[in-house]
Amino acid sequence: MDETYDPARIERDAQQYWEANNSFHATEDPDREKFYCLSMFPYPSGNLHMGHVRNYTIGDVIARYQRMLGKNVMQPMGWDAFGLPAENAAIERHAAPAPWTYQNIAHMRDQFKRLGFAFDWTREIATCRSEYYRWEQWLFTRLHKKGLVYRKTAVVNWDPVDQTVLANEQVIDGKGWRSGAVVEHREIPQWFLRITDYADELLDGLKQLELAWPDAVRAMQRNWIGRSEGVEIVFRDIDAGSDLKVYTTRADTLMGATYAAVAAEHPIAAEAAKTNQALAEFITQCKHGGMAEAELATMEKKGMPTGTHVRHPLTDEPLPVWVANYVLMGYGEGAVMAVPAHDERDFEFAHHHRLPIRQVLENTAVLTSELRKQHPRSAFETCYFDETEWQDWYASKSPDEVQVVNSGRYSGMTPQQAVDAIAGDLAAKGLGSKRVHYRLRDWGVSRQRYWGCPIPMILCETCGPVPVPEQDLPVILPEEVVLEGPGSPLATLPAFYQATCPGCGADARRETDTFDTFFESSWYYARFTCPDQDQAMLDERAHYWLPVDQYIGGIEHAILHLLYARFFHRLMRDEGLVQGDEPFARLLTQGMVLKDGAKMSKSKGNTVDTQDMLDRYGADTVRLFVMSDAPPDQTIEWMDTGVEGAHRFLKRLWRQLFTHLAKGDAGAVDHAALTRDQKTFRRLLHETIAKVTDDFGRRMTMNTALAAIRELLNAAQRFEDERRQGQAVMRETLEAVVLMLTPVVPHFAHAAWIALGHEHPVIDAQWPVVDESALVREEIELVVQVNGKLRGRIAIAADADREAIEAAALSDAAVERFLEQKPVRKIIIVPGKLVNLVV
RNA sequence: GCCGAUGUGGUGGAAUUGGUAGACACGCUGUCUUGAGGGGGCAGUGGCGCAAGCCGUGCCGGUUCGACUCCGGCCAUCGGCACCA
Repeated sequence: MDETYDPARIERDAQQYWEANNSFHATEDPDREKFYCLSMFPYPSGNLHMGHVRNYTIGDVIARYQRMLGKNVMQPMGWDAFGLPAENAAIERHAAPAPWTYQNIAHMRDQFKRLGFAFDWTREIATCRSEYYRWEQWLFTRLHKKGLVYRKTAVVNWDPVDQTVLANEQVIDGKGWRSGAVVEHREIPQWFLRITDYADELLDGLKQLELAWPDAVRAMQRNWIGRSEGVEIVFRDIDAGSDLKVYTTRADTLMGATYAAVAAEHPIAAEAAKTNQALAEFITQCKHGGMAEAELATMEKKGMPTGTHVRHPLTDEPLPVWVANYVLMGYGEGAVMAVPAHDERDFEFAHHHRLPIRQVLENTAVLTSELRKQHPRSAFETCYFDETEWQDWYASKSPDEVQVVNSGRYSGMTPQQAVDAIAGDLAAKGLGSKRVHYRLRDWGVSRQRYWGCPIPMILCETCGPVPVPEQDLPVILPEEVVLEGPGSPLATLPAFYQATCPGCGADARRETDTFDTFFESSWYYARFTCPDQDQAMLDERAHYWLPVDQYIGGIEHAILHLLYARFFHRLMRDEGLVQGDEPFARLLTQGMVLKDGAKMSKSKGNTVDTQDMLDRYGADTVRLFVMSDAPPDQTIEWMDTGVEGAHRFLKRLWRQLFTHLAKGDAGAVDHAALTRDQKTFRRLLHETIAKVTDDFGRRMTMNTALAAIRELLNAAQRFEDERRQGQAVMRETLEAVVLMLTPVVPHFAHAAWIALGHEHPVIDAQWPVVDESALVREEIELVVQVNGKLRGRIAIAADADREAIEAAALSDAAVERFLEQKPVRKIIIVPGKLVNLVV
């Protein structure tokens, strides 16, 4: 063993050994417990940044730990290779995206290897290869047959910079998630997947992920799916237009409806606008107004009457229909019944346009004291409500006993009773029924981009859209193209778009749109189980490996990727390709890596160059630092001094090992011959093994595991015992420390294990086992409290009975001073921990 | 507005089931080693106090022998959703 720690050489040697021995190649073995550990695969942008390093280190630590427990561990890696940056880079260089992507993959693969991750590279996948994407094309055509795919012209989110359609999930604050450009609304024919058919199942499935997935992620998905139970109500037309359908979750307030409002895009609005110039202008204005969603929410409530009326379904009273900018076409029926007394938005609108306000619930009127300040009393004088009602309204204080009022036969009911009664009455009249609504929309998967998987459809003038037949798959994306500007070159490439209709044989046009790249990342985890299968999407190996036992990735994928993958898993399940409902049994969302309090980014100039760190300190130091600082799911601050500290620790440990080994061979521990001090130290060792095991396995708090190891080593440095048994215990300790550090600093451990004289590599070693007998104490220390405050400590036999403990506590000199002869009222003993004397 | 987190020394954080608050590190101070730089060793490091001791986990209250931990009510920060009827 060298005297000084030389990470460059140590790491090269270890990596060469792993490579030469295929150490991480996993094969199915039904006799062993499997463990599929997966970190979210990266987009091959060109370089690994510190966020990547942290993500993959966490995954690698878990994978290596599980392997040491004896499990059959599979940890694959691949590339989410389609996507816009490749196109943008290609436009800049007047070259094709494919070679740029393959170069980046090669470079990043080298960086991964340099970091020593235990990936099974024989399973490597790049989603831009037809061997991969052909199977999603195949699945798409199967889904088309089942009616789970459809094409429709829809108002879409159009990103004017990236020249493509975005899914709702990809629009953030009215801007494109990647380009940041303000999104426009356009009408374009597009392909959709019926994710809404699975809305209930995706929602219910979240329950079984409790404890296994972070609360935050489950809550975000729940909100995104946005299930609501309500009633669909028909308001009959009076003025020879058409009936108005609305959706409401508050049917109990139906008797308080004083007008109806429709979205600007609603057919009734369009019809009325034909004969109303002012209304037509208002509608145009609404459609082109500031489209940022955040602005919409705070925008002034504007509206105009359509001049038409509908009939209240229970009272037949005529209600005016307004066009209002606060009604969304995309939710429910694009129309609402307005109950100004019990809905803030309706109230604001009614107040502004002097529409009637009618209270029908006691104690829950929206007019809180806060709103009352904003709307002085005079504002209501034109409204339908009298002095008494108004006073009752304001006087009501307790919101827990709500009942329906001013509502005929429904008065006196609770809101829930009223919902049921009103829904029943409406159903009897054929004017309404209970209905469940979702916020979730069907997934639009068409992208007008080149660097993606071609959508395997042919558009025929007579037959309509026809799927490409199975024997003609895959539809291969031509890789040798030159991109001159935004927009897809496929649409101007006859060799690609010219096709024959599989139905009638006529000339037809191939679909030139490509899939949203979330399509590829929705099922890659399954393909990793059998990446070489060229006859089917998946085979029986998927049944062995799935589900993924531990998935690790960024919280930014809480909704998009993780929801799509859960959806795809069910689609594949229903095709008989996989078993089980959920793809990822356990999820860990790792926190960001910050520098100077902000997320690292090139624009802020606060990035840390991964390559530079690896060259200066080595992979083990970087890995150790990112695992030491905080629990994996918390954000960490990159500190140069912290990295120095991690490096110093490894150097010190190396020296400790060297010094110990220089003393020569240490024999085995002879338990009977241990002195009291040796036993005490050895107990600390086994307590540490127990804690580290729990931290790595159950708690996943590697930071506290590493702290415990450091504590043990600090104690080991103080434990200077040159006797034979002292050296034996020291040897046992250092071996256990090396084993426990193996998942985090595998190269260091590899070299240290050889130096400790082992023939077999540490990668195949077993995780250290706690020697229960070492944990036994003859004497323990108890804390003595007086009235809950720490006053002293007593040493006492571990098996001492209650009386002995009480006597010892009462007679302790430090404690006695605080008793001051006052009578002890009560003595509480927490076994093994403390004694509390209450005076 | 709704949902989900989080709040502890100068800093990152620890305290797992209600039982010794501040583990482990970073930084800082003193000191030793070295020709110097660097590196390393040792000691100290929540606040106030000479000390005994007192105070101390965002704020206010409660439960308890005992509260960072549980309950009620606030405040602040971060993240997500947001005119969802």
